[in-house]
Amino acid sequence: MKDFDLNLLRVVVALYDAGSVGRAAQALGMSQPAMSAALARLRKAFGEPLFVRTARGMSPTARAHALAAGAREVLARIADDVLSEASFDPASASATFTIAMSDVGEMVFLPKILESLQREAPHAVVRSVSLPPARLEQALESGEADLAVGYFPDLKSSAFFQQRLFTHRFVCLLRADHPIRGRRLTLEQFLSLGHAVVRAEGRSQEIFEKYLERKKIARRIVLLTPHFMSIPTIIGKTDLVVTLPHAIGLFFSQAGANIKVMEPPLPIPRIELRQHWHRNAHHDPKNKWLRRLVAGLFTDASDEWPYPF
DNA sequence: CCCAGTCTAGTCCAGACATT
DNA sequence: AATGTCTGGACTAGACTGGG
Repeated sequence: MKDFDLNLLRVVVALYDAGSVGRAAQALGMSQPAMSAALARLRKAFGEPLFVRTARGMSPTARAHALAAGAREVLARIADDVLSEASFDPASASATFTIAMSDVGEMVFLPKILESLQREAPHAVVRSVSLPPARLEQALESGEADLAVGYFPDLKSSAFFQQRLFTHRFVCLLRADHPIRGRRLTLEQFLSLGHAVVRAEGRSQEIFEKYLERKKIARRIVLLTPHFMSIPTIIGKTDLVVTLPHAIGLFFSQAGANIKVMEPPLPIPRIELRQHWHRNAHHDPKNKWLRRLVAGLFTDASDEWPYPF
């Protein structure tokens, strides 16, 4: 292998197909003597004639039959896998797109991504995964996950690229027939109410908690839960208030629960939602295509969640 | 780093050789 | 005799190598 000129594989295939040194030379764009010399090198390398002269041209020996078949396979593989410009055709690809999202992220992103993907890449499968930060880095690096979409403050190493999509705000939820009325809670009302606090996976809730800490605002916490699911029932049946990302608030209020959405009394920082990918995937056509799709779906301008206030 | 020498593979050309 | 293959010679270009 060390001394074998792999270009001679092309010579074998050309000779095999052409059945003539002259025509094989023509096919490869070289002179007939050069092809003859290449054949001589092949003969020396393999220690046998490979092609013998017959009435119908240069006839391959048994060894040459096997060699040509193997060489053809290798050359095709090189042409397809190594030299071809990588491309991604969404219309025909039966790819799996693995996207890391929190459960809130799923509510915000997944419906639009799925709708768009079904149109653009009808054979694609979407896999939503939820991973702890260390595992997520690893998954993005290995290609196990294509993209992380949402709030991922831990993905800040230089190995990752990120693109801001849009910002998301917090809202307060109370039961629909709560005595407190209006579109915005006052700070007094906010502080007088009992609070439900969701410490779910995903970290966007931290933004709100840290803001309160920084402002030294102490709430009266009545309930701590790791789940969003029970929130509509709890809020609908008690006088408690909960503060959570707008998308969930809107979903609960529209899902027929006894819930109303109010504006918080404080300028809570917004959640910066981004897409993150590993630099390994930066030039990957499939990944590029997905990123372009996501970036096109979620911009400040296209963030059309109707705010109720 | 530059330069000269070497090696390899290509060119063209001419001619020998094998097969039909 | 015609056709195609093979080989050798002269030459060139490019890559590589070793020495100053």
